[in-house]
Amino acid sequence: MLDIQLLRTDLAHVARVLATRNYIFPTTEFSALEAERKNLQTYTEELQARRNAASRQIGNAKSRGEDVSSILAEVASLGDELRQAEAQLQKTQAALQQILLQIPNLPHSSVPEGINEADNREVRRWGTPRAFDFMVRDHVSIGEGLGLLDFPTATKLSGARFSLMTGALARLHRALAQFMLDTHTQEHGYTEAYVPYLVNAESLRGTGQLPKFKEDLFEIPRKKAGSVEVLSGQENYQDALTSNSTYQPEDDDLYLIPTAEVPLSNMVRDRIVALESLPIKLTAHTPCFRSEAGSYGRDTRGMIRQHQFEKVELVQIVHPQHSYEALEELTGHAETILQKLELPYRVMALCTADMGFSAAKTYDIEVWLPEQNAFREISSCSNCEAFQARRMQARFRKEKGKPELLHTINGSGLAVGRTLVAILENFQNSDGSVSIPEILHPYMGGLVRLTA
RNA sequence: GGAGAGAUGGCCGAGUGGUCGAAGGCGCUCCCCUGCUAAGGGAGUAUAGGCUCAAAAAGCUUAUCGAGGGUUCGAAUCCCUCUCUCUCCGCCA
Repeated sequence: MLDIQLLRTDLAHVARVLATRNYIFPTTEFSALEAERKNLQTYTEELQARRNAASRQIGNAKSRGEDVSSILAEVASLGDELRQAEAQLQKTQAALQQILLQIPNLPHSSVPEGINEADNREVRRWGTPRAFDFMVRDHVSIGEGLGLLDFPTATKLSGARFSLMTGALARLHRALAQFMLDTHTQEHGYTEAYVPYLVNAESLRGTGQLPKFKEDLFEIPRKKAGSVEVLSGQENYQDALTSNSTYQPEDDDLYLIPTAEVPLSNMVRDRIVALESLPIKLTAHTPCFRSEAGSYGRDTRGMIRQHQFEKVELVQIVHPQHSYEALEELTGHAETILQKLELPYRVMALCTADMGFSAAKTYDIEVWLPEQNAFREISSCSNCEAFQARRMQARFRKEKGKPELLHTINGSGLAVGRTLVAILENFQNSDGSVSIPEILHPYMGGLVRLTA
């Protein structure tokens, strides 16, 4: 969420900058609503002040045993007027908030301007893709050849975009996650966290997935009040009819996390943290669930794009002055994993049009996949500045003055499934076996090679 | 799932319709006193928003006592709904 003060004072500029993200700011609508809000709020608060003053008078008079009927008559008409004003103000503010929640973050000045992913800028490159003297195969062919990867059965169990691994491949998958976690906790100073995989709507609003990207999430409805079950009981039925509650079932639903960024970042939601506790560096290994709505036909083969995948996430919650250093650092932490695994990659600075909703700046790390003869995204590291913190009301207490919004940085360190894909493809041998990167040997009980 | 208790400021805790953003204590900050890592005295100590203002400062003002709604001139206090926490029983990895 952007600072509404900024929109009030410099709307044209904000609209211009957001246009580079392919976002059309509803300028007219916003201005109209904002003007309305100002009028309504001034008016409403004036009425409230009058009511409060009168009520105080009544209290005083009564305590002195005086007659209050004249004051009562004075405020008699106030009630309806006030109620109406309050309702209208609330409606206007809700509309304004709805707009505000859907505006993407402002790109940082260092972000290259562009119209699509072709305008992303390569920042650096590490490693040299290996030269093969045989026909390289993709991970599906390799995995199935080893008898350790089974998509047909995964499809039988669940459907498209799920995978099933067995034996040493399943173990390698687990080993990767362990290795990543160990590296980040022991060498990079992150605190490991075990987090819920189901989160509420408020958490998703905090990090920016809701309300705009609901269709990308798996939602778990809760069976409860308001449903047919409750209405069947006579007593409850009466209750439901007479209840003044504005209870909304969808607000109560839980969602499967699309990334551990959601629970990790939301740890500081509605909190004012001590200055000394910064930076907060958190990591977690979790499954991630994505509906992949709108990506039909893309990456249908293999385990590149799945409804369920594992990821080791890195999150930093930092002082605003240090967030760009933190972004560089965190990106480096993710790169370390690829370096230790000896996987060639490049780092891309995403252009304005290709960045995610909450990001002010994003580096994508892309790993080399020989069969695709291309670099593919394996990590995405973003500085969200105060965008998420403002939604979450995540602040820190300064030496002096008001609490200030934190900055949040997150990145994958790394996507486990895609790392596994990269290992299968980069470390494949002509006989169909796959060598295991040296750093993983201890995690594999000394196994150095996947064989059929 | 059944029965009961509860949710107040950084923490503890008072407050059952009126001057309460909230007594008191603890903690913290500043000052004073004290020649010694103690004790005492004083002051301060929530958050968000709006308006006036070029801005700052300042002033005025609104909201918030788990959340939402209601009753009332007036709600931390009364009523309704929900959420969460705790205790006992049941079930369960």
